[in-house]
Amino acid sequence: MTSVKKDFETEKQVFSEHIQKAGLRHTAQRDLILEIFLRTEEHLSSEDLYWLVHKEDSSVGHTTVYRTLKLLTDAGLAREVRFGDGKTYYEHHYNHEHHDHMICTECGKVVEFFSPEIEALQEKVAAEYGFKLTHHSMRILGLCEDCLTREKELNGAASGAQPRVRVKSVVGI
Amino acid sequence: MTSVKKDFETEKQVFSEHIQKAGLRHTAQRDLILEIFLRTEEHLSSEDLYWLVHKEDSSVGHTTVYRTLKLLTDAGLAREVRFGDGKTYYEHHYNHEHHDHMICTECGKVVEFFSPEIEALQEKVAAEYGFKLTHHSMRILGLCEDCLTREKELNGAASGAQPRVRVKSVVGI
DNA sequence: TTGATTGCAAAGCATTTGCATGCTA
DNA sequence: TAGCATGCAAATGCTTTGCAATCAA
Repeated sequence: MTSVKKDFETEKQVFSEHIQKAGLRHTAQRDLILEIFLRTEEHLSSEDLYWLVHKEDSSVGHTTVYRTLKLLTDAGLAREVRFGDGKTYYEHHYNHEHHDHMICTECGKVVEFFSPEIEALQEKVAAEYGFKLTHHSMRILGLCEDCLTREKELNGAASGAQPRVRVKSVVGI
Repeated sequence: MTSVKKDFETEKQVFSEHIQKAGLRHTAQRDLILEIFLRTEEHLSSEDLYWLVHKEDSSVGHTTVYRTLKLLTDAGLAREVRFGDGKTYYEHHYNHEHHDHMICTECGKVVEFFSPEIEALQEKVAAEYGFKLTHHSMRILGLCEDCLTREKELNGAASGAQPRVRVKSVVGI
């Protein structure tokens, strides 16, 4: 926080504390996985992160990355996210503002957004039904500006791009 | 629409038309599956519907139910929904108002709701980012009134109920 | 008769787990 | 040294597909 260079000292501290509190152990693998996770801003699947880690230490296995991501989630450093392609992704969670996602169904682009008005209305709706809201998940699916433009140019011609998210009448994907 | 008894004539008509337009065929299995789907108000997985169908005709297989649900979705009669337990559920879609879901993470109760204000705000957010909104999915997760009460009574004692939805820091499940 | 439909079995795919070995505290 | 962590391989759970037999049009 005091330097421009991101050394993620705070996050590493949080991780250490979580490990201590839970009676777990520090390992080189966990450190490396955390480091690479923090360095990478995109949404990562366990598989994605595995390959990034693999580049730096090919002895680390899928399972360890998978289990470490769960651990990071427990520690409050990561958050699981799903975009509808059947995989689980992880994003940074510590000191990150709550936000929702807008996903382009054509190119898979993910935009994070936050709307205080929507948040307030969700609380209101929950209260109306006697629910105590603990979490919510909202995704807006559509076409991003670029894909919209491209679609107009092609004007109906089949695009070669493989959509990341298949959407018909699907909700909650 | 003209009688109190629900014979689902309109829905069956829609299905027939879809089948004809697509060059598909009428079968006894499809009729039975549609009939039972329409009769059942709850959210059904392919597996759930299979068992209901099985009770009336044990010769119908999983695959047919699975494929017929896809077909009903294509025909606009059903909509896929996911609640976060890894399964795909289906709900009635024809002549049903768009709605979102509020899910109790303790007992799995699902409440459908609709908020025009939230809908409008979603459009607004999408427009801000240059997105053309095609679908959205919003789920509010929390504790329903009953579970909230029960939790207070037990006051921290472990409840025996198996939560249908495991939620920690999960979004988009 | 033609070609869509069915249902079994098996394949896919991502996630999760059992277990022997390795390593931290 | 005790017991948590690792990584391989295999199991799981749900979804999807190949294929031969069946059936609608």
